[in-house]
Amino acid sequence: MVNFTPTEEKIFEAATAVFIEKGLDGARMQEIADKAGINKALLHYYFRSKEKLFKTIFFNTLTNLKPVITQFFMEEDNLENKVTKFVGGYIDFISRNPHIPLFILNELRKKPDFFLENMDSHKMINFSKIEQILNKEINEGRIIEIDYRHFIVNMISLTIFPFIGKPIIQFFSKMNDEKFQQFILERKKIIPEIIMNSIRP
Amino acid sequence: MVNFTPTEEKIFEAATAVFIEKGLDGARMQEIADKAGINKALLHYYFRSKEKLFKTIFFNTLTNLKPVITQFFMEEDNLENKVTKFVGGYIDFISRNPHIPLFILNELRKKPDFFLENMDSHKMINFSKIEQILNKEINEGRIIEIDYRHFIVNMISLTIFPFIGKPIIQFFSKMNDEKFQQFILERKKIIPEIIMNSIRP
DNA sequence: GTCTATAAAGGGATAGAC
DNA sequence: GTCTATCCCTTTATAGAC
Repeated sequence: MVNFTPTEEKIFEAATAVFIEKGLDGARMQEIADKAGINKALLHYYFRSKEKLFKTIFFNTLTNLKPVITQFFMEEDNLENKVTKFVGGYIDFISRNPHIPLFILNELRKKPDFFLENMDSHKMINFSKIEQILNKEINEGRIIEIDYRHFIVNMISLTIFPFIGKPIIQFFSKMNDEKFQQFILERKKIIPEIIMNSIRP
Repeated sequence: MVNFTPTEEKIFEAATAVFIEKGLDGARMQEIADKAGINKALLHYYFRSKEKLFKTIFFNTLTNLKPVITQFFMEEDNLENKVTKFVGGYIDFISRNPHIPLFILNELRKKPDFFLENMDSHKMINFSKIEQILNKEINEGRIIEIDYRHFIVNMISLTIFPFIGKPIIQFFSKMNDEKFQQFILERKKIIPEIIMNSIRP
């Protein structure tokens, strides 16, 4: 993180790991201090309270999710490329940080206001461009009529849910971690096909 | 719950609501007692510890999820009917209990063993039937080659994720609760179409 | 800035009266 | 079976020395 002293940086790294793994309620300041190689008092010296430290971590984590989203919603490209990039980009990112989706969604459910109050949504997502692209394709008869909200939710559902449901999927289909990673990679190809198939006339 | 005295029943109802909303770490015995209209001591009299009370709630909640799953994996029917019933059944159930998926998946991630140790998986799900049905369709050329695991994960992702992502979806697409419910109902029709489309030759 | 020690509050669990 | 009172460990947060 920019503008952080080395100590702040250590705390930040440790807190990120602990909060994402345990959640706000499950995380312990002691564990964060241990992981950062300092003591509890220093946590409060730098970040004042658990709540404030959590906020820093939470919104930074959200920020890390932005690039692939903004690329999808803002960049000029054809529909299939956009979908392929989004799915590939997200699978790569979440593969490296597999606990982030559940962390975000879970904390968000407990405090929905938290989000509204602190997000600058319009700098992140503007539906008008993707809506416009879809409408053009619909009007020129290249795809069927589709509500852009379902289109987006379908794409995100297929991409992210497998990470959230990992323990159940692995349990029932008896995949080890390696097989599961393989399974996830296969989806980079499968999901864009499903999405594009679902709107073909 | 069967075999419960009226007091146990009250505790059970209150604990279910609180644990599902707050999670194991976030739940407070005091809040459960208040909601049940009794005091903390009685909770321990009947359920011994927070951990034991939680286990009761958790596994009962899992049991409630079973019928639609077993119907899908066990019942004799054609593929399209199976998918339609599964999607419809789950959307109905989760609409009535919208916080259950995140509750289950979140607790499961924190303690993956919890599940393995206590689930009688094979009474619940047996993949051989659905695999067999898919293979028959593939061999007779009515659908394309598809890994049954992706087929199942796709169906579940499209059905369940929108509930998990509700706060984000509502935030970005500016739907109120009524509109969101409408959005979810539309998916009963959309999801089976996508799934069946994705395997058409 | 960083530490040790400790205050202060929170929350699960139990004893004992009724 | 149900209550009040209380124990006691855990955890956040601060005071104060260095």
